Amino acid sequence: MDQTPDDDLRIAHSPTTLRELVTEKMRQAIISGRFNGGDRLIERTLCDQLGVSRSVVREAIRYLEAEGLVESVSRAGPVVATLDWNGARQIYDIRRLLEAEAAAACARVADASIKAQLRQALGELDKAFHQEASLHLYAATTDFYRVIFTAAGHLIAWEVVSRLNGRISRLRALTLSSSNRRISGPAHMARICQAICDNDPEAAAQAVRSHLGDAAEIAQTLLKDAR
Amino acid sequence: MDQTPDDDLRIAHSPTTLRELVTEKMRQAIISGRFNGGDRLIERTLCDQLGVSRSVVREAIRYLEAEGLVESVSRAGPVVATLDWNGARQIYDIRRLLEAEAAAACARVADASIKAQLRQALGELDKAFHQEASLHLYAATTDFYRVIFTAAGHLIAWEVVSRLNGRISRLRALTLSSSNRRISGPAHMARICQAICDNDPEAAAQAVRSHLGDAAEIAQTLLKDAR
DNA sequence: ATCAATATTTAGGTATACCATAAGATCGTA
DNA sequence: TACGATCTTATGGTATACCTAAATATTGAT
Repeated sequence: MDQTPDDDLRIAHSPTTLRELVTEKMRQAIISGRFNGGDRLIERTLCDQLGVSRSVVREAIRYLEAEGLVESVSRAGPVVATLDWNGARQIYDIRRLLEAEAAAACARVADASIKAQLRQALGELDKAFHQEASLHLYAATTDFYRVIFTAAGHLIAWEVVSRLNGRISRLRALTLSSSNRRISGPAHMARICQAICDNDPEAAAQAVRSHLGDAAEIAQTLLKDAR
Repeated sequence: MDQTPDDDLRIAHSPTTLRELVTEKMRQAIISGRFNGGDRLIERTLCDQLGVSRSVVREAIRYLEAEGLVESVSRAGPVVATLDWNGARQIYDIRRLLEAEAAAACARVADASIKAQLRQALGELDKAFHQEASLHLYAATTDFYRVIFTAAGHLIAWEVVSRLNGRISRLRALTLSSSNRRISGPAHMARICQAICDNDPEAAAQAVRSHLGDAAEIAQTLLKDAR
């Protein structure tokens, strides 16, 4: 109330800086697989492609480097980070711990409003799955989890999980679509949603664990094929 | 073997870049409390103090921003991140999960060599505690956990925990020294070490949980006092 | 004396210029 | 022909210059 009372009258006035735009663009390029692991990120080339100066590109690279999406080898410049199965397995292990805990916490506090949000997210997810819209599926899955983490109040854990997800994004895109080995992805999610709507923390945690166990297994298979 | 065979003959030739040096220097300044939470980081001032150009400082800030040590508010520039109890609690929760899991995994695989490393780290920790050397204690505690995570093969989890630790560093320094409420810090560590040396995963995990529960409780008290 | 309008300063955002180094190409000699 | 030395170029590291916006101080008028 002590702030400016008419936030919605503000001029559009681009609150996002050019640097943030470029960071996001490069992050998407890496996550979406447009840049492959091991690709060199040549500054001047990126500058030309993006139409910005080196300062902007370099600062974006520094940010992505700290995120683990880019690695800078001394005197050779930055390259897109690669991930072997050992690293991917560790990330799935961490996600299992954090997501199970978040789902349990969410189940403990879930009220009608949260349950509604969750069901809606699940609906989107289902829709994307049947349309075989891979990108939409990815976003919907992310949204589903975002609802869970946010409702649980696990904001920092969500931050951590999002970061890690960026590093296994290509795997994730693959596992999401091919996830019909044991149970399809949405079926897993439905179980999680159901457990939370029943306010059953242990069942929610268990559902998450089994989903991630499946995903990790598929990822392992895919990674071994790819190499 | 396919590399240059005489690494030790190499010219000093500073393999670390100026930017990395500045990043580390600023990180230390924040972690050690020389910069307080909420302090503005004025680029040109930092340039003068560090004797480098703005490019270097800005890239370092971007890196620390991604690490969560610095926050950039739109149109006001970067400030040192602050942490309230809600954030700190979340970080302790995440640490509890990851460290308990790592300790259990370590207990499963610990052989004589790992046990020896752990005991040595514990010795250092004890020494620092009795010398009341706060900085040394901090480093020794970090080393102790590094041994555990490394032995468990949880390298990425260690990365995550280290990041998060940076964000609660001031709290951590305080809890370490004042940790003699229920059991002193080294006593907790000794229990963890013992459980791992007994190859008892569940006891190790439990010891970690009780240590962190204690630490979080102390932190909460301190944070409430400080505000 | 107070309020408002303008000038000044400060700081961040962006672009560019310069330098050093490492890898690759070219040319000369054995 | 093959090896080596030198030159070129591509690339990253570093410094600086310029612009815009916001905050603050200053000055003038009521």
